[in-house]
Amino acid sequence: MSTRTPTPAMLEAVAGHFRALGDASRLRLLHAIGGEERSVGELVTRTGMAQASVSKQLAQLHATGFVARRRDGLFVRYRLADAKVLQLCELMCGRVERDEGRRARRIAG
Amino acid sequence: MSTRTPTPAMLEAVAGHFRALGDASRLRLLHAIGGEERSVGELVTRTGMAQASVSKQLAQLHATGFVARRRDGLFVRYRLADAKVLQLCELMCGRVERDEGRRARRIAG
DNA sequence: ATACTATATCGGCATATAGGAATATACGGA
DNA sequence: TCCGTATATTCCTATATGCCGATATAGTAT
Repeated sequence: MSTRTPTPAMLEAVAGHFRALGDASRLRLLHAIGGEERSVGELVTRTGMAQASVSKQLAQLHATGFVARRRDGLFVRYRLADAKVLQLCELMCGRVERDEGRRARRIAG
Repeated sequence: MSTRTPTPAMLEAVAGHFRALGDASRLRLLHAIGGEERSVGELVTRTGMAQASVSKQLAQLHATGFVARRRDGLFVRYRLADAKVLQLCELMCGRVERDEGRRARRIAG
């Protein structure tokens, strides 16, 4: 159960992975990809983000292993790397919803 | 299964929670807290970070609900808010280890 | 109230990162 | 080859964030 102190490199790597999910644009991209395979252009359309931004954020998600990509002629098709990506997002989403609920209840009494 | 598009506010909230885990110092603090209740001073000692930094990072972890705190006389005792905090970290840690392994294998052939 | 301790906050500085415009690269077709 | 399309990268600027020292605040005791 990892009682050992994690190495600084490991901590930085894990932190970097969390940071990769720590941006609303990237989360929107993950959601826009969903269970499908999507080209960059499709994601530009679906999110309304600029092409350069989409490409750059996808590069970061790819570098951290959250999405996989495949060249298809002129296109590059992105997909979620695996089901655990969604699992992470849903875990976090659940926390946020629970916290929001708690806050609301506190306000409403 | 949330097929609906998340609201921008929700995305930003979730992203903020990921960002809260997206820093090596904060991860070190979570690890230093572990299963115990720790005062700020103890965490300063255990991490070697400046007191101001420890206090500020703990404030962020508290604002995002990852740690809980309790006043105890002069001290403020922090603890992990719940077991799911570790679950998130371990999920991410597993991803990183798997990716590192993949990279190493690719290099080594 | 004063003095002391533990924690929180402020201010400055350095770095990281997001976003946009322009440019570069990759690929396919003629 | 040259052209057109799709994607990636570069450069720039604005903002966010981390760290630290100094200071403020909360709590306890005398």
